Amino acid sequence: MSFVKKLKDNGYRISKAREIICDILESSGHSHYSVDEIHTKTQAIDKTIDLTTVYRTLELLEELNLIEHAHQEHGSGIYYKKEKNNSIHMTCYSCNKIFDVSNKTVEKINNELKRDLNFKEVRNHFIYSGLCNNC
Amino acid sequence: MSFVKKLKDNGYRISKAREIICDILESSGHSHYSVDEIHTKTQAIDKTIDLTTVYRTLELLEELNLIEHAHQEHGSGIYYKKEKNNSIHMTCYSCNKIFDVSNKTVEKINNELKRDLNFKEVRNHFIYSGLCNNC
DNA sequence: CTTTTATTGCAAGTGATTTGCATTAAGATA
DNA sequence: TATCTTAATGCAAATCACTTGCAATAAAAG
Repeated sequence: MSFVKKLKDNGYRISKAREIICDILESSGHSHYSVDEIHTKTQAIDKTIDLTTVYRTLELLEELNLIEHAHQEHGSGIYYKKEKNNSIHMTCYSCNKIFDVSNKTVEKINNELKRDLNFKEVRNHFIYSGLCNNC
Repeated sequence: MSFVKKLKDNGYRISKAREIICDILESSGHSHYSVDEIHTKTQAIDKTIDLTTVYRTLELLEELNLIEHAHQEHGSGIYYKKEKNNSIHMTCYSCNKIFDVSNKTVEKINNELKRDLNFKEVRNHFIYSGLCNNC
């Protein structure tokens, strides 16, 4: 279901800002954007859209399970489309690229953590850091 | 080697503040303290020690590989003595307790991550969140 | 076309940490 | 032990990534 449709179905109004932000995220492929990056992209289309509105819209889309966010150790959070599985990301501290950990590995890791400490559920809203193969 | 000895060996001066903070951390067992908690403990001994000094001392002890820190999704960072392995922590979002993931599991997870994305090194300065067995 | 009220932009606030700088005090040297 | 050198500290202000309050604006229901 399209982001805008989901907003409508949940009784939210469709403003210009929401349309633009939904569009940016829906057409993002597998990219991860910081709030500032998304804000810059909205500014290219409509200069009046405020950073606050971007934050609020991202929060809303996350509540509706359309997107997710994760925190980096240094700097700001990133947002991206939600996939079926929880996702884990890893960034290279040398080249700063962000990589997606495969679903299979994510599942293994979550199971290991659950088993080790007897947890019922595991969440990870953080981005690992490390050194990638090319650096 | 004691924290104070390591500081001396590296040419750092031993102030009252450093002595106190070292002492708190060395006698911390497996506890994880926030900067504010450490600051409160120093205040009980010497009211003049500033929060800034606590931050600076923790940074120094981390550079010397005596302690480590990790970030929580909400709120402040925590500090704890460095063990042989990297450590992974998990906090329960219901009871807020912090748990240590076993060395074996940490190693498994790091290996999975390295293998999956061909990374040479993996760092994790974050605290997973989840729901523990008693909640 | 009104009316209602959700949504927005702007300004100010917050929490955790960091920085600048003059003052103080380790510890080396006389 | 007194003096000197410069590292370490306390305090105030700055910073960074958000978050909140509120009056103005604009969706969309009637």
